[in-house]
Amino acid sequence: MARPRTQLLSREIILDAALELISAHRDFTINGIGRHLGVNPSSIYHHITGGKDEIVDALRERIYQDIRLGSLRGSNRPWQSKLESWMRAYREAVARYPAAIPLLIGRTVDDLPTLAIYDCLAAILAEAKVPESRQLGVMSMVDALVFGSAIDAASPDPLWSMGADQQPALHRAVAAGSGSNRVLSGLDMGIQAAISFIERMTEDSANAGQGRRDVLPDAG
Amino acid sequence: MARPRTQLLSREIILDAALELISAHRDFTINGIGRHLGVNPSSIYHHITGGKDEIVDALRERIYQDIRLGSLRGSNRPWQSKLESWMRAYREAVARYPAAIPLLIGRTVDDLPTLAIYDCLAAILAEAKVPESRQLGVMSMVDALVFGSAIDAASPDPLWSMGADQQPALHRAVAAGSGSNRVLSGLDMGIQAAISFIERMTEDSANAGQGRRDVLPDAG
DNA sequence: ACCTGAACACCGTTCAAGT
DNA sequence: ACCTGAACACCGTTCAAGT
Repeated sequence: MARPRTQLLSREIILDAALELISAHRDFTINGIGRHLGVNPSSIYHHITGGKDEIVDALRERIYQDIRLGSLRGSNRPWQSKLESWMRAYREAVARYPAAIPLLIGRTVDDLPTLAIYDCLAAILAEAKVPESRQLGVMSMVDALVFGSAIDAASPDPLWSMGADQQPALHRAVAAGSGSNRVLSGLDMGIQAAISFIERMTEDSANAGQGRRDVLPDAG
Repeated sequence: MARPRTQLLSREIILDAALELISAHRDFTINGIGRHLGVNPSSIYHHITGGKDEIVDALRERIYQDIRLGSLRGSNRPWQSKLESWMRAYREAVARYPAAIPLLIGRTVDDLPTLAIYDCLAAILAEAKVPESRQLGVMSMVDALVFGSAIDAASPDPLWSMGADQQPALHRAVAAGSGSNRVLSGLDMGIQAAISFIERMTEDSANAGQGRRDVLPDAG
């Protein structure tokens, strides 16, 4: 029986299976997808011509598609509120499949859903009157906060495995903070820090601003 | 000739080879190490009993060992300067082998060099008079900034591949910011944002501070 | 003690079949 | 058009050798 009457596979079915395997085992394989779907691994190549790379790209597109920006685009909320929503939505989408994070990084972004997300961020920064020459840097900072926080969410708890009293300062911090969620409050603080930083930056450039160096001190 | 007169392998030689392969091909394999060293892959297991996992752990230890904290521990510089040095040193060490980042995340930290790094960060925050209950959150934020920035440094340039005028805001930001380095200025801004945030937090808790909610607004 | 070589179960991918 | 099955080069790992 080389060809069943009802179709066993489709691009959608394959991607669903890949996400299931990632959720369950923090990784996926072509052979694993085949096993999971009761199908010969080679069959998958009739639906995904680009092999595993194409699956990874499609997964990123899927994960990022969950980020709904419609409410941000036309809204007349202050930019601070928009930026917070952007960061939380992005963080939530990435953290939903934390095991996929290593698959997402280090690749050029060329799919429309992802580009739209960053275009939205750039628009928010423009609305906040961040100088165009600084927008890329601020985007990098915001992106780092969101992605780093998602990685933190994907990390084991406890993150540090300490012996008795070798690391006193760290030990105290862990003991005092173990009640609340380290990851969530880290994101909360990151959001507030980013907003305050942008406010301060735009205040500076609004006042006078050629000789002043409040915002960026010397390195080192 | 099953045993050469001069030793071909050692834990050190194996780890060096792994780092070389990571630098060259963004990844490493046991077999690849064997080929690189002109040795049978199975020989490696006489030096690394824990297999590939142990190699990954040892690599993280090595990468983090490059972070020199001696100058921070006893220094009497202000905490702002220490925090900046901490973040830059950490970022630099991680970004030196960007391809190893996926190998570093998602594992519990239990080696002394890495624990010492985070203990140092906790000590800096304590010196800055960050309340103990908040230190873990601030550490999470700082860690996210550093790691996210390192990931950004490992990402391709350009990070976004856009068609003509589909993403106007993003396109303008890229055009205006392409002169400077997006990653570096992102880290610079992140450092400044973190410092300002901590300053504001400690000012708040120094003043009065039970009913006020300046620092953490409501979510969403 | 240190390395080889064969062996095993796995992986991604291709390609000639079968219906 | 859709799936199977054999095949290939690779991977991590084990284990019985050899010196």
